[in-house]
Amino acid sequence: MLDIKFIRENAEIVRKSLRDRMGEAGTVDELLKLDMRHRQLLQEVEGLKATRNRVSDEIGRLKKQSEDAGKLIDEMKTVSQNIRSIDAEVKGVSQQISSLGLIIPNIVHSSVPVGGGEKDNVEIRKWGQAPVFKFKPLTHLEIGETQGILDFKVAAKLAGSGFAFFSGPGARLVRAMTGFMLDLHTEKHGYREVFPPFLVNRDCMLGTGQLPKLEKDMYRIDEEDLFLIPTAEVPVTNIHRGEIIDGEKLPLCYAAYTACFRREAGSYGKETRGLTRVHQFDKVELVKFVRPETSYDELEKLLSDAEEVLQKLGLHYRVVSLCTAEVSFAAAKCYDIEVWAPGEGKFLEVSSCSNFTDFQARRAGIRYRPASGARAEYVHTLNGSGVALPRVLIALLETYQQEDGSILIPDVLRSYMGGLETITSRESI
RNA sequence: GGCGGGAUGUCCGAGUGGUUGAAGGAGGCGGUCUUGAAAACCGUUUGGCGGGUAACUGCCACGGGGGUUCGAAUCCCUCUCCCGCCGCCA
Repeated sequence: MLDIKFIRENAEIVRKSLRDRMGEAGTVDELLKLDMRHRQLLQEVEGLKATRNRVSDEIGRLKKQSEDAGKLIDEMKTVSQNIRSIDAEVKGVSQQISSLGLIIPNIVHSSVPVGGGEKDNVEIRKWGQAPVFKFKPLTHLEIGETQGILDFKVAAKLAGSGFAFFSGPGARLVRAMTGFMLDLHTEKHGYREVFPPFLVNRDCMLGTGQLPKLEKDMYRIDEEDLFLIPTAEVPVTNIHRGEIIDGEKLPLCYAAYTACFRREAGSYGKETRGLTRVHQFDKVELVKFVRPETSYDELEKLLSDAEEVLQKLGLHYRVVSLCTAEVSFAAAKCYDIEVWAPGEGKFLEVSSCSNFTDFQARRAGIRYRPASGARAEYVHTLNGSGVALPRVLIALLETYQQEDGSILIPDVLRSYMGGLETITSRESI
């Protein structure tokens, strides 16, 4: 959510940002019209309320002195009637304002490349090299099947298409990866580990900006109006919803492992085969609450924290700065990390690191006091995957496959795998 | 799931229809005192939204929403959360 005052005073900046995002700028003017109407009505009704307050005091005084206040009470009945009807109008208008306000995306940062689609994203850097094979590398689907560590038939039997089922060393690999990533971020990068609920209420979803726009993309428990989290960003950012944080405590950095749930309605075809796009996946998420003036530096740090996961795993990847049309709704700037999957022969997105500036903070009411006694201000929030599991597993299996079909385990994971150095089909079920 | 109790400012806590935006305390900030600190004392300290160049000023907010009333922190309804007891259960 943007500050209505900011929109009022900088309408052109907001319009430009919307156009750069390849969106409609008309909502801004609609919003401004409503805002003006809203303020008119406020002035009118507040004048009436001032009268009512004054006269009600007078009535109280008269009654105390056992004098007759009947006439004043009658007058105030009418005034109250008017107040009620104007208040109803105010409520209507301000509801329109907030629902419009909720669908206007964050303003993109000036460093974000302007562009209309994926092709306009700008590659920032590449790390490592694509592995070279003396044989034709298999895809993770083939590897998973021959090694008996990944079984989509069982998954489909249990839950339907778009789910994964890991087995034996495959399942252990999932556990190893989450442990490895959490340890790296907590022990080396200084994040505090948290383990939140996987279901959250509607307020959380509004706070981080998933609602109202993406309601159909999420799994919802009707009975309680709870949502399965699409990312740990939602519960973790909402930890401090409605709070004023002591400025001394910033930055607050959290790392969380959670399962993530996405309906992915409408995506079919080869994108949905294998682990590339599944309804449930595991992810370690990094979330930061920072002082506004530091947020872009913190974004770079967050990005490099996430990159280090891939570096330690020895996986080839690149970092991309998303263009204006691709930066997500709540973000002002976003980097994607894409890992190379040799079997697929392409880069796969495994992390999005975003600066949301004060956009989520304003929605969720997350403020801090810059100094004691100072006025509370909105924090900046950031988050990034550190990283998402399934696609990293794709890259891992495809990168470390050997000619005999076995899979070498990267050094950093071996202690998490009980010392196992290779996965071979002997291990399969 | 059933019954009972509760939710007040940064925190604790008083307040059951009319100067209570809110006593009192703690904490924070400023000051007096002190070589310095502590203690003591004095003062100050909620947020949001409007209007005004400004000084200043209006409205709203006592968990959320709705209602009664000339007037609600205070009465009624409803929801959420917390605590206790019973039931159920990994």
